Parts: sequence; C-alpha cells; structure tokens
Amino acid sequence: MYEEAEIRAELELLSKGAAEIINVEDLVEKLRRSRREKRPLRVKLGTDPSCPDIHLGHTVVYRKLKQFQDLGHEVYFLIGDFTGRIGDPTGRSTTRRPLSKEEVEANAQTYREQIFKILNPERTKIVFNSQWLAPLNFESVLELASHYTVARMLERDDFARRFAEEKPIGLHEFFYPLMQGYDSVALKADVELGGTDQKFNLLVGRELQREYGQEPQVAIMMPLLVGTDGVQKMSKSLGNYIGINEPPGEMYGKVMSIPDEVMLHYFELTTDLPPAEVRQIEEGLKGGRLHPREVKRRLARELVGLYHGREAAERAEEEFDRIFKRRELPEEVPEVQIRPEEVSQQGTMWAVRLLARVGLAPSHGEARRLIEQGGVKLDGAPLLDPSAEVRIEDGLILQVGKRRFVKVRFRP
RNA sequence: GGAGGGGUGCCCGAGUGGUUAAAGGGGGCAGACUGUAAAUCUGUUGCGGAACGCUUCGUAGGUUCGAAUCCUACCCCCUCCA
Repeated sequence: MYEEAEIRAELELLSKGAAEIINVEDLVEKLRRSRREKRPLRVKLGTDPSCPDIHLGHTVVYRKLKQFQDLGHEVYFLIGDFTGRIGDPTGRSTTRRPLSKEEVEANAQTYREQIFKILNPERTKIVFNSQWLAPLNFESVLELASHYTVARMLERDDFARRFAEEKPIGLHEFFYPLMQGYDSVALKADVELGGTDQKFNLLVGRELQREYGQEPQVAIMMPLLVGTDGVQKMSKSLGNYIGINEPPGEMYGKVMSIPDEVMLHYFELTTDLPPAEVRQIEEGLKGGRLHPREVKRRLARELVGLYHGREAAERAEEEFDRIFKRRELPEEVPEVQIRPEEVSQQGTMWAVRLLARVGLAPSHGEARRLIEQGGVKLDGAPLLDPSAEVRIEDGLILQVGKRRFVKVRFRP
C-alpha cells in the first residue's frame, strides 16, 4: 500500500504539464514493475540532427526527461542521423542536404554540451539511429512496411490534409513514422516523449513494438511552447526563440518581450515552479494583486537563473532596469575604434557615415532614415539632422533606438 | 508519355507595355504612449553624400522611344490524366 502511494506521487510528477499520456494505466504498470524488478525504465527521445541550437521550446520535453531521471530511470537521447540523412518528412523545407558523418558528430557534441545543462549525464545515453537503420536490407524494410497500412498512414493529420487537398505526398514520407517507430523497437523503449505534434509517430512506435513482440511504449506528449511572438510555436526558423546558450542579458530581455498572455505557459512548461505556485500567480494576476510586469520579471529571473545561475540573473535584471526603466547606459558598451585618417581636418565625420561605420546601420540609407525618424542619440542628445557633421571624440556614445549602443574609441 | 499552372522585394502576395522602386498583408526597424524588448497607435522598410542617379520582378538573349509586363531559348517548382 505504501508502494502504491509512492507510485501515485511519481505519476503525479510525471503527468505535470503533459498534454496527453497514452496510456496512464500502462505507465503505472511499468512504474510498478520497474520498482519491483529494480530495473530502470528506458525513456526515449528522438531529435533532429541538423539544428543543434537548443531553445526553451526543446527544454519542455527535456525537463520531463529529467524528471524520469530523478526517479532513477534511463534516458536514451536519440539523434536521428539516418532520418536526417535522407531528408525531411513534412517539409516544404526544400531538399535538405545530407549531413556528413563529421557534421553529425559535431552537432552531437553541441547537443551534449547543451542538454547536460538539464539532463543528468550519468543516466543519459546518446544513440544514433543509423546504427540500426543503415544495415537494414530491402527485405527487412519490406517487412517493416508490411506492419502498417496505407489507410492508417493517412490517418495522420498532415497526410490526410495533403491528400485531401491533392498535395503530393512522397512515398518515402510514409517511412518516417515507420523509422521512428522502429527506433523504439531497436531501443526497447518503455516510454517515448515528444511534442503534441509527434503523437502519430509515437503511436506508430507502440504499434510496431507490439508487432515485433514487445510491450508497447507509453507515449507522453508535451504541449508545444509558443515563441516570443506569443502566437506560433517556438522555432529557430521563425526567429521567435530563446536559446539556452544565449547571454543572460539577451535571455532576460527576450523573456520580457513575450506577450503577457503567455507568461503562465512559460512558468508551467519551462520552470521548476510547482503547479500550486503557478496557480497562485495566475490568481494573483486575475485579482490584480500581482503586476504583470513583476510577474514577468520573476519569470525572466527564474529562467536566466536556471541556465546561468542566480547571480547572472540578478545582474541581467539590474542591467535591464538600467537600460529600459531608467534609460541609462548599459554597464558595458561595445567599442569601435575610429582611425585619425577617417575624420576630416576639422576632426568631424558625417553623421550618416559614422552610423554605418560603427555598425549601427547596415547602409547609409538606413542610417539616414534612423536619424530622420529621431532614433539616434549622441551622448544622450537626439540627432535629427542627417547632414550633420559630428565631432569625433574619444568616448563618444552613439545610441540607436533603446537598446543599441556604441562607444567611439579615437586617438588622434 | 499527354495536358495545364507557376517562379515578383526578408516572407506571403497583387500587378499583363509607360504616373511601378513595384498595391496589400506579415515580419523587421524607429517614434509616441506605457507597465516590460507587453498591448495600442504612428512612421518607415533596395543602394548611393541622394529633389538626381544606379540596381531589382527565375536565367540568358531579343522586340520597343520605353519591359516585371511582349518574343525566343534555357533552368527550376507544382497539379491533373496515363
């Protein structure tokens, strides 16, 4: 009975934040058995080998993996090098250039460096699916394909839609779910994690394991995190992501830029805050007891703290306040050296050229525009005349917008 | 194998001989306001020291006073029938 209570607690932890678990009874059974036989569960997560920049969206699933590890289970972090070698399943993303062995290895290294900010290295095995997919011969492939039907493939949402719209579906695309499912067979996975968009693929894994005489894995789907735009899912290609390797200040600022409405999702999916506390914040916001800005500051602090440490988080906050609340200079301003021969005999430089020269504008046209729109300040004073000649002095501060600064270095 | 549709600025997308550096939207940037790099509103968004000029509408030629728009060839993408 005591054991059952513990399992209940484990289940509660593992279900936290999950969008769906298929199915809960299987998970309970596996947890129970793992305990009795003192055998850790094999928890699988598959990932794309081409884009190793980890952002907060990825961490939603990684944090869940970490919870499994904390309960003593083993994580199989699968890098889909074989899948990636062939191409992209759902992609308009044009034909992808196959990655070389070296590139895959380099990306894997990058993954290692990043995921171990979250995962426990001792309970993580990094595996590559080319290991078992590459040696399959045509016969085995046909065998694999025979375990699934076209009708069932067409159940997949995007296949169904494309079929209905008479959009092309490459035959090989049918193999992606099969390959991913076969990964589960090869790994004898007990549990597979993924975003809600992975539901179909995770279920194919269950099916194939059954066909190959294994106990089907439990599929745990985590919600997709929306990006900083507050609308679309976080992804690198949409440019709405917050990378976990980004400098503290950048990370803090990006978090502050998410729309207020999605703050709670971030708390729930990307931090360690217990659900009760998240609820408390939610009610505080509703009742007007908590100011949205303060809540978001806390979120930014939490996240920067998670990846850079408490101290860095506090510094990032101070810096943010300095620049955006008090409109002061940042602690460190990038410096650009100007050579004496670049200035006129009067020791001046055309403002437009100066901006382009120090990298605050990509072209003279852009520089001119920024000045005309009142976006440029020299030592804190607005510069409105695009034809102005600026006296170049060592230590001169140029500012564009609220957050871009350059200090001029000049020794005549 | 046959028939047809299409390639336009960062992205989507309108434009079928001149007032088109190219509508509209998205995104980006800047300003105002503020409660934050939220929200909202406004402006701006090829390059050049710039009331002028240059480059851009898949590529290369051609017609024309004038081409994103017409012609020729080529490249690429897509759909349907088989």
